[in-house]
Amino acid sequence: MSQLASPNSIDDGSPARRSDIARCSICAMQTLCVPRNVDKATLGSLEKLIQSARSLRRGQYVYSSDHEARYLFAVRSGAVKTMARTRDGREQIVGVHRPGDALGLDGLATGTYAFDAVALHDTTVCLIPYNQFRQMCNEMPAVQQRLFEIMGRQLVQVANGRLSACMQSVEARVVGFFIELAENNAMRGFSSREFTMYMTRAEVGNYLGTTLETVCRVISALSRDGIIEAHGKRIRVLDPDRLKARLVSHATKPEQVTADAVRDEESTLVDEVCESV
Amino acid sequence: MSQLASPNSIDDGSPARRSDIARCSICAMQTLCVPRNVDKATLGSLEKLIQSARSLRRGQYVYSSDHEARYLFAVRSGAVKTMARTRDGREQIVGVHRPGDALGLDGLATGTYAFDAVALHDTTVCLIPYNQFRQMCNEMPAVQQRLFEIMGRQLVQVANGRLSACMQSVEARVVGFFIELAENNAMRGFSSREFTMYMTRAEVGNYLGTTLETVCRVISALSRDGIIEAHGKRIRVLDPDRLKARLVSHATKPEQVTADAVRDEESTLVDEVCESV
DNA sequence: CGTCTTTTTGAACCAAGTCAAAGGACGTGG
DNA sequence: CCACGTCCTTTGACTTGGTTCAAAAAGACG
Repeated sequence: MSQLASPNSIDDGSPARRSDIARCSICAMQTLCVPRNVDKATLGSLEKLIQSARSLRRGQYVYSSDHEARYLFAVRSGAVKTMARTRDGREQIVGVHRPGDALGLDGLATGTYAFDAVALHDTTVCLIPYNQFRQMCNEMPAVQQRLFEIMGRQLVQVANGRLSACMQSVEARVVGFFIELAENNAMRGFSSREFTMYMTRAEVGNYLGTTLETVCRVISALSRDGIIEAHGKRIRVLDPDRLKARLVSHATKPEQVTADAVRDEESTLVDEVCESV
Repeated sequence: MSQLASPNSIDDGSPARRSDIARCSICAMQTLCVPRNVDKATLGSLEKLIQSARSLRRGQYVYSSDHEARYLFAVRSGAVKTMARTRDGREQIVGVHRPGDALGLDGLATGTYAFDAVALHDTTVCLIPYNQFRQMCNEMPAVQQRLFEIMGRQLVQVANGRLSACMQSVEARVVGFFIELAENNAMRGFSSREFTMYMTRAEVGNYLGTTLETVCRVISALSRDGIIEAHGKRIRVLDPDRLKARLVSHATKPEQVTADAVRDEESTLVDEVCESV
């Protein structure tokens, strides 16, 4: 974290200190970001609301837990991690936010952020004042629907994160992480064969519920087998198929908690109701 | 799962098959559930919308993934687990929903449920048709705000779940699970010293990312030490303090991913913006 | 009362954690 | 431009918590 030269100012060198309005309509992340799928008029209103990008360096906080949640953020470039902190001081990375992702939804419920959000490297974010945005949600169903979408997706994402965190072998988890990153990149129009994970081995380890040494060893093993090539935080995927194959490697016996018999009967409650209504 | 006597009908014996309206105003879970904190008029509209409790037996599906998300549910009694399923057939419990909890938010983003929801034992749920509820959110800011609250809380909850799933020692995870259950119970006005976890050891293991044998051993150890008393799924907490102490037991060295220096400077982006605006 | 499921306990094994130490990368300041 | 300090990464050797396999005991339910 030595990059953190100027500890007390954001010093971004850009004219971003003024509350200049955002230019969503020319932003590269338009199709992924908050204003996705809204008509021109609505986009105009949003642009007036959204304050354009602020810059942060690696390690700087976007917000911290227990602070008043005044803004919803949209990551414009770079990457931001969100982490939960336990009373005993341990911290756990619960999410990684890439360009086009919303950030700060953990503050929507209570008006207070629940997590810490920290830039993983040089990053720009747009700011959306919560109270005005809330009002806009009331007035414009499209915006409300969009927010529902974003929240819902993040909910599913975090839950799936738990799934992979509970995956037994660490190798599978690391591989899953790489695949996720690759797909993420593809979705944003970048290469899925080569990418930078803007995280240290320690951060990856924390995110995946393991140690930095183990992450190292897995990366080494994958490199040795010619599946990937790693230079520091830069990863090149040489053989995507064999990479995917490592996800299921250790013959992970399909664990079953719910009996087959139960699953076979295709009578969910919903089906029942639909018949009877 | 032998309780599942009647595989093809919901057979609840109650007059719930008609779309009778709910009676939120007399429901015990009123202060926790979806209609929390709304004025009388709004409550009336909600009651007209919400279809009252349907009954399910252990193992029955409330909904399954990839099905059209027509309803948001509210758990009225009992308990429901939500689980994600991987392509290779493994399943992972990602959430447990108790009375007053919303269920089915994973369908809000895409219009299709992302998880499976299965009753953990005899359970009743209320049904809220999504499209009408969406509309109500548009018309009534209070309802919209309430939905934001619910989603936000669930988001934070799942993220915290990830945190505990990544906690190193299994003992700490099991203990955390018990404490969570106890607090949950207290919040609902039930005893925090004695409760039933409506899950098998296998389910608890799955939820916590471990095996049923290990869960057994932890429970045995806690019993041996006189901290809890376990009879099947019934748990009595004998010594809450010593139970809590086991959370931090193994001198979990406070792991640090973010440098102190960075955290010390209390200049989050938000602070900066507030000054400059 | 017999069958099926769940729980409990034991013993052996192994994946991953811990400790340690060396090698790289990178920015800073001489 | 080089030397130094700091942080990050890599690898090795050792230890261990937790999984796996197995089998018996205890409930649940018709």
